[in-house]
Amino acid sequence: MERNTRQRRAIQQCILDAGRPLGPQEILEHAQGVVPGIGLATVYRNIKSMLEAGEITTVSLPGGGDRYEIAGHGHHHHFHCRACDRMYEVHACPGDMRKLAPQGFLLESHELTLYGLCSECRQ
Amino acid sequence: MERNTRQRRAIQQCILDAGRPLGPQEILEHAQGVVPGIGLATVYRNIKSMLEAGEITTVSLPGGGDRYEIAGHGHHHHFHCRACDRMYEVHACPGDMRKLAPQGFLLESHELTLYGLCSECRQ
DNA sequence: CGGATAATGATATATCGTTATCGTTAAGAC
DNA sequence: GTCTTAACGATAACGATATATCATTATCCG
Repeated sequence: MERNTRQRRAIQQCILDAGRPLGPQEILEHAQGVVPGIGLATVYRNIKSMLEAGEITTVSLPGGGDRYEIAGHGHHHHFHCRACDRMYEVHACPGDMRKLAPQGFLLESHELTLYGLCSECRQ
Repeated sequence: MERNTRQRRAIQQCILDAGRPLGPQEILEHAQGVVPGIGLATVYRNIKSMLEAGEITTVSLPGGGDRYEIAGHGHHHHFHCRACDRMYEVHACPGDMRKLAPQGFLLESHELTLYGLCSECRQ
């Protein structure tokens, strides 16, 4: 039977509140504000079970570890701030990519990552 | 002084001939066809010095290790085949992304990755 | 050619994100 | 409250990639 622990609730709440993809370390730090003694293994364990349950999805950034966000936010892309390393959701898309794929290739999906400075780090 | 070794020439030629980003393991395998005894450490050493010399650039794929391609191919994107794991260059771009970035964010660059099957794997 | 030494190949070591182990804690059924 | 056991926290172990070490090889300058 699955138990509803303080740790699990804290982790779920973190990801919900963030509104952007979080990495395991980010989740740990935020969750420690709610459940001080929480450990990294617990974060990974809960990420794994939440992935299996379909509650969250994986977002992988070129050249780095995976991050996680609430599932069901529809098609969207991401903005990565080079200063604070945070990732933001971008709910816009250039549209149809079929004409970009090389001749004879089958295009199934695409991922767009914007890079720059977020409004906070810009100052 | 920098020496022009058979190994270094083989590695440079590999990346030139490929016309697409190659990973260290791919480079090793191709180079072994030219210089049979070549080792992985030599591949990494030469990648490093070619990066420092600006001859090649790094292409990182979401969720995986880095790949390398000849520098100076201008602005382009990539297509990743999920079957053979190869990466191809895409010399097309949806264009201006400034309107996609969130309000107040500074957009500096962008990366687009297309996913699907290449013409070979499609069959 | 001959010699100085940069570069190599084999392998050990480092790094980093993730998973497994295990004794302890606490959730939830009764 | 009591008991069962899922979940926890700390930490060791892991796998994959990248770098360091060192004896040996081969480049290339004179």
